[in-house]
Amino acid sequence: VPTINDVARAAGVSASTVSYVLSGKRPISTPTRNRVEKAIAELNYRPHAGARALASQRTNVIGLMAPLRIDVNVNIIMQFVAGVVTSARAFDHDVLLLTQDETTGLDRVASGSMVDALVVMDIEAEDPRVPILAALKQPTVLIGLPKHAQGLSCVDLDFDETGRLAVGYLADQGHRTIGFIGSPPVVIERHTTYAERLLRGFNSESAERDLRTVHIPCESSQVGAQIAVDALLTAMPDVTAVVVHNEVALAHIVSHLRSRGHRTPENIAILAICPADVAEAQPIPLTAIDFPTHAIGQIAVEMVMARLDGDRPAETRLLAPKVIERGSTHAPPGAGAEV
Amino acid sequence: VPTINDVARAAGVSASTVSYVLSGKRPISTPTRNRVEKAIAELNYRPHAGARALASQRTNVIGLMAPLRIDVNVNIIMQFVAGVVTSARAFDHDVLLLTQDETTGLDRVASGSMVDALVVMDIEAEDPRVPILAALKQPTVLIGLPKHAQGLSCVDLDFDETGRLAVGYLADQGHRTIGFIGSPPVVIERHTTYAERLLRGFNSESAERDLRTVHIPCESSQVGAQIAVDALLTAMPDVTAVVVHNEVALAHIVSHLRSRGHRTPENIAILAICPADVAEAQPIPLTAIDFPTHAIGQIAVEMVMARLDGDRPAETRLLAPKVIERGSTHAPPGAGAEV
DNA sequence: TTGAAAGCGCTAACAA
DNA sequence: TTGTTAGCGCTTTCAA
Repeated sequence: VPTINDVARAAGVSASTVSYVLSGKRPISTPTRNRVEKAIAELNYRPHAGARALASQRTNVIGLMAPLRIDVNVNIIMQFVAGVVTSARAFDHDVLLLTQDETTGLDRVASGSMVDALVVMDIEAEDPRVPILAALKQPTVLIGLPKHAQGLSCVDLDFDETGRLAVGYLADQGHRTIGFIGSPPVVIERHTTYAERLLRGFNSESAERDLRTVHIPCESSQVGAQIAVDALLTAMPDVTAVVVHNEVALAHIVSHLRSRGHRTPENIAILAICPADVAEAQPIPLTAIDFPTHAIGQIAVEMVMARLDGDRPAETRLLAPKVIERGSTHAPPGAGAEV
Repeated sequence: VPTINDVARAAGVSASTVSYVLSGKRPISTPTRNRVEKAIAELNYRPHAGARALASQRTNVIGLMAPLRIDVNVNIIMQFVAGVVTSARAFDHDVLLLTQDETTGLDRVASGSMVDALVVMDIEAEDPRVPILAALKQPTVLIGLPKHAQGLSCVDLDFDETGRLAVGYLADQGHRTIGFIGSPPVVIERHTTYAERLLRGFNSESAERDLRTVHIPCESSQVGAQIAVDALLTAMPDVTAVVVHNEVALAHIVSHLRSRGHRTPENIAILAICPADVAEAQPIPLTAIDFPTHAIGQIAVEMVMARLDGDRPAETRLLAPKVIERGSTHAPPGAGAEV
């Protein structure tokens, strides 16, 4: 394996010149640069990551802690991860993958200087990782919102506003009785705050507009979907619109509603909260508030990179929700749309 | 951040002694070891990964190249990844995540000495990454089977045998007309070899037993499942058993079969090929040939580790398929089971 | 059973 | 515009 000295010798320059050609940290004359680049190409030289990290205090690696359990939302997680990885590459960084259950991993990779920065997914209200992260020298960004950010950056969809928007959108169409089929009970119990924020927004807007609503948690399975739909129709037989925030159950909810005699969009409006590709892949394309998972992953990396070389202050970014119409919400039967 | 010298000073020993306490590569007297360990704990010392890599030629990181596209089987991928990550940790290694589409990433991380070894998923018959990997100094294991392994290790379920086992199992129950609903056309076109191997095994066993069979590719969606079921029932109205190898479509296939009047297991036997948790999560638990994704991920890591410190020869390991009964296959109506 | 010292391959301050 | 050189923090040979 060739070293920087081999390259320097081949190009007839010093090692530092090669280093500076690579880093661009000082001007190099064109002929010199050409000779160096030629030598690099010919020797197929690649700097030794460890040596570079040792000398520069930079690893060009970021750590990503992702939940690899199967229990929730594999699709969503993958999209976050994909967003993080591609974005990291755009900043010339690689990604070291840590699993959620290995809390000590944070300290290991950070204290061992394996990573320049950390992105942590699936944050709970009182997440025990937050204080650990706050104590590290590496900048961190949380995907999700803990109760106390303790000086860490956060990024997420604005779920509070999403709940309000969902209700407002349907109410503006004339719906007065709205169901909300949400996350599995276990997610709510874990206090992953998005579920709480979403419900809060949903409830406050419903209250302001004086609507009748009902919230049904839903297991992420076909059976769970059926149970939830049945529960919804029992609790609110005259429901005309339903907001669904459960990507796995979504398809089953739609088809079970239909088998119970509620067709979308004629008899019942469905407004999903999910990534665009999920909404589009349904048998009936669904109007949805976009959950921009890939974008959130990207932004997380951008935030952490900005702090890395700018040392800018931490910040929390909540992305504004947006409805994308796909025709699954009409005015309720017998009511004129108000919009 | 404390260095090894800080620890050495605090413990009243030399740096090399600290190093040897950490690595266990030479005997240390108990009192010395205690003093060193105390100093490490008090200073909260963690060796600098880059420095260690530079000096030892070992990074304690393995590279994992995984497909992060959404098009196929997110669930399966996650299980592989989880298996790899947990197993890597058991060998005191971390995992650097590379995406499938970044072929140059292999060379980057390998030549840059960022990883000790590589695990590559989703291998195609003529995979362009295979020659690249074969040229690296790091050991590699492929999850999947290319046409020419070129000296690389491979691990996978024995899909050939799986196809044979599926047919044999159903035939032994008395089924003579068997449908096979498989992967999406795109997977087959990509020549991801498992689909081909599975079909080959399925066909050869069917031919030997003189059965009537039909193979229907199936898109991974609800609509795809319906189309496939309809196609199957049209092509073979008297079908009594169906083998399904498509985790995403599985639930929809079962429920569409039922809505077409074929209940499982009374009227139609279903034998899935999928991970155990998928088979169990169906509305009706499905008898299935287990796809041991987590285990394959683990074994991949074990193989690569064995080569790393043993320099043992490359090998191909094909895991024997096994049926796990869950009651979704009965003898066909009007036939006595032959087993 | 332990220590001294020579690198590992690179970066960046300092000098020219 | 380029070169010289002193580390970065660790491992491991050699010596005691």
